[in-house]
Amino acid sequence: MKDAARSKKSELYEHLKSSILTLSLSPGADLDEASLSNDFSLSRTPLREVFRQLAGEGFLELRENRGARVSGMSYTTLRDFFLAAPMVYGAILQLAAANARPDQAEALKAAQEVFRSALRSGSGADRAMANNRFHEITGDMADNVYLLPSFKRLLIDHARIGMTFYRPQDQAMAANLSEASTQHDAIIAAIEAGDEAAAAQLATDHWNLSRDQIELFVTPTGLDVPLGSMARKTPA
Amino acid sequence: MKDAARSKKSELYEHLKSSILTLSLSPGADLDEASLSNDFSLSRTPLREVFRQLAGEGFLELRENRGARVSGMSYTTLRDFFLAAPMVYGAILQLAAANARPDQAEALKAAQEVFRSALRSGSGADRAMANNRFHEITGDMADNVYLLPSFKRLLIDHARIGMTFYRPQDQAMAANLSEASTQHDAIIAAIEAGDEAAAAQLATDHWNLSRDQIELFVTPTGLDVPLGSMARKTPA
DNA sequence: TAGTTTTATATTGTATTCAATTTGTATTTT
DNA sequence: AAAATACAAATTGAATACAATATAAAACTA
Repeated sequence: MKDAARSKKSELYEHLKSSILTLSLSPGADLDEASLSNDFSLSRTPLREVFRQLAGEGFLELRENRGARVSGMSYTTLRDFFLAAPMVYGAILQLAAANARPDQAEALKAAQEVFRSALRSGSGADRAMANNRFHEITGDMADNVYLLPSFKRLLIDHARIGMTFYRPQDQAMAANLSEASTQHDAIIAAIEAGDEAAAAQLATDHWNLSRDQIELFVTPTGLDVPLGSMARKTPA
Repeated sequence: MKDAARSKKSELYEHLKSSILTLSLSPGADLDEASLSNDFSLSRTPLREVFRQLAGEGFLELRENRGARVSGMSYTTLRDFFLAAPMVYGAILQLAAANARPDQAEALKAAQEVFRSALRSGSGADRAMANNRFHEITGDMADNVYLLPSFKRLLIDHARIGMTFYRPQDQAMAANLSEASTQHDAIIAAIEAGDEAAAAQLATDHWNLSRDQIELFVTPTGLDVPLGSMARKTPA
């Protein structure tokens, strides 16, 4: 009866976490204690503890007497994100290059394999989760309690932004993702070589690529229909 | 009955927070649910929720089936701290200078007044809490959800480090604190002027001052007793 | 009919009870 | 006497029951 109960709680935790990261639960969505309690056959007491934890990590927002909701994303979010991400991520990768242990490097390579296969045959959610896992490991490598909280908070919205600004059909975006995968490989190399400067530079490149992806989404190539062409279907 | 209950919870929260920041609860100390539940006449359920929240913010560490304890501080802590602090705090102050609203600037001035009077007539704990409050406000000003988690985590150990490495009797340390207060004034000025560069520079200066304080503590001026002097108490 | 007040329902917060895990102590065994 | 086991006490985790708050719906007033 011990593993069952423990796993019920961590199952709920993992379920909520991945649902939020993959936008299966949208930003701002309300969570219902009663129904979740039912679905996971878990009483409300431990359920609320999971809520508190997720709130502490930035997944949820708790409002007094008014239930939990998924952390929101507004426009200012994007700006704040790209303001903070290069700095924090640069620091994390630099520290990762300085401190990574061999077993962690192996874990990172394994995560990159999963990411690569998600690129080939996985869903958007698979890709987002695999990418998230990759970066989580770099956070473990950096091993700095003061930087990790912000880094983890960034990773949440990194996943959500990636899910939001992506059209699988788009050729340019596919190329963009492939480039991201290449950067992952370079990150692994820099970490294994202990090359801090290279790692920090790759961090900047990686976030710039994310920014480019958003641009591809926001400013699509215009439709190829000349002005006024609808009126004179058969040209004179 | 509503405010009473709500305040009981936030009372507990504030009590634990300040106890931890002022080292009234030492790093690594175990917390007893039962006795706290008694002291605050609050049942264990809401008490444990407070624990979870404090754990999420970095004050406590929760261990499965083994109770909560105050977040530990090891020697690697100091290194990690001074590695992360200048960067994060620099960013926070820069953003504070860019975004601060007038009412927030007023709040900051008020906090600085409290700090100043704590320097004159307050206990070490008073001083630490007032300094903490000052910096918390700069975090509010910066208003970036991605940086705040790390910043708040830094503030916890900023307070604890300050409490640890300080001898009130020491002249040099008193001068050091007075300098810190002067820097606070400069920070206020930079924020009100919207001078981002100056704010960022002040952040670096401020943390360097903290580092100097630790040096004063760790490397005290040697005792003024010549070798062998104890033997010949009355000089020839 | 629009707006306000009242009442009912649903949801959240807390207390209590019960179950499971850990830890310390005593007993047994070698 | 040292180690191992078994037992007992204490502590933590989860479920149920109860209380308070918020939301909605209905009734009422102007």
